[in-house]
Amino acid sequence: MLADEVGYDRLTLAALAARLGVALPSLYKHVRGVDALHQKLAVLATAEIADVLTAAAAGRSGGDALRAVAAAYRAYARQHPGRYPAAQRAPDPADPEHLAAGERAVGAVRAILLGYVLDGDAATDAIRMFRAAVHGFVALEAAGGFGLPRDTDRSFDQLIAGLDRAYLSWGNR
Amino acid sequence: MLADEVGYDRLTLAALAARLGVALPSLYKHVRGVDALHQKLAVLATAEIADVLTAAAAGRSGGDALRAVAAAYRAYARQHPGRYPAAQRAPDPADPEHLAAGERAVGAVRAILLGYVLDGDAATDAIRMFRAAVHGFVALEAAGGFGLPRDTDRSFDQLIAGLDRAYLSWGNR
DNA sequence: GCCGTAAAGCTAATATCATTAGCCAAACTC
DNA sequence: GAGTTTGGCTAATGATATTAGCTTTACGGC
Repeated sequence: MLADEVGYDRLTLAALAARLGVALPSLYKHVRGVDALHQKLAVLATAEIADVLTAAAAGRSGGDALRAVAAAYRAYARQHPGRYPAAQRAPDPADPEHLAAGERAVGAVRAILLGYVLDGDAATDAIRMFRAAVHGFVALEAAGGFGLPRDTDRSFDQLIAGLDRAYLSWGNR
Repeated sequence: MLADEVGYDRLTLAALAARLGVALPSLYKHVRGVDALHQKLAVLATAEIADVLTAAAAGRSGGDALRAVAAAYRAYARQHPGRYPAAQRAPDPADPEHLAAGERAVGAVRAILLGYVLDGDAATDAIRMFRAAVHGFVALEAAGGFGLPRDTDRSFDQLIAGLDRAYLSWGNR
């Protein structure tokens, strides 16, 4: 996909028109403008992430599920460097498809937490912790923010191990 | 500052020229272009973050220092919504000032970890964990990614508490 | 006090991108 | 077969970035 090839910030209507072999204004027969394009990409990426997370969780539970879902999330972000940033746009309240995709993605994470006996506010905090940790890691990694030679795969494993410990000790409070 | 008023992505040379009351091309006598402006802003923001983290850590240690530094980081991001994203740009290897600022900011986090008896690869992983968790949280929060009514301050406290637990159990391995 | 230069501004010109308006042909519907 | 929808086009406008080249002003050295 063009977005992944040129990067989210360089995904331009002009580039898209060139790729499709049509004149730039022709695109307006399909999207309302550049913002609508970003919005559509956000919905697509969010839905894909929901799919990927759900598939990774299938047949697993507990720490096993946590590691698999986190790995799947990171893999998606790395394999789709243009789509992934689009998914960070907050769901448009006026777009049911977007809301549903977001809910599905969050639901995949929530399901993992059942294995840690977390619910209510604790579950909300745990979901936010997961999202913050994994998104933050992936974003910093993509931006080249990790300068030291230390293997980032190892660091990611430790990050998820830390989440696992936090969830475990949390459930037993 | 203009960047914080209009947002990082809408920080444009045209807007800056208007703010300064000069014609747009006049800016080229001071910066090489829009990319150089972003770069300068990155250096400024990174240095300011380093200052803020260092100040927050002064006179504290252990979990106390961890909470203070995390709170200071989040406060900076919230108070400077235009500058903060600029700081996510990877340090320019050709810019010693940028490298130094980045090293100072990371050093402030590294100093906290002394209280947890973490060093070597474990310290690197711990720093990455801190950055991922805190950056991820403020990024999602700024993007409006936390839709549920649950108070985000509480969630942030829990996130930092989770980091604290992870570091503690880590030091004792 | 005068001269040369560097600093900092300007206008003009060019290129890219987004957007709107209005026209046209093919395809699809009834 | 007539009418409408679909999807493409050119032309025009406006915002932004960038470069080129001109001008003024302040300042240092003499």
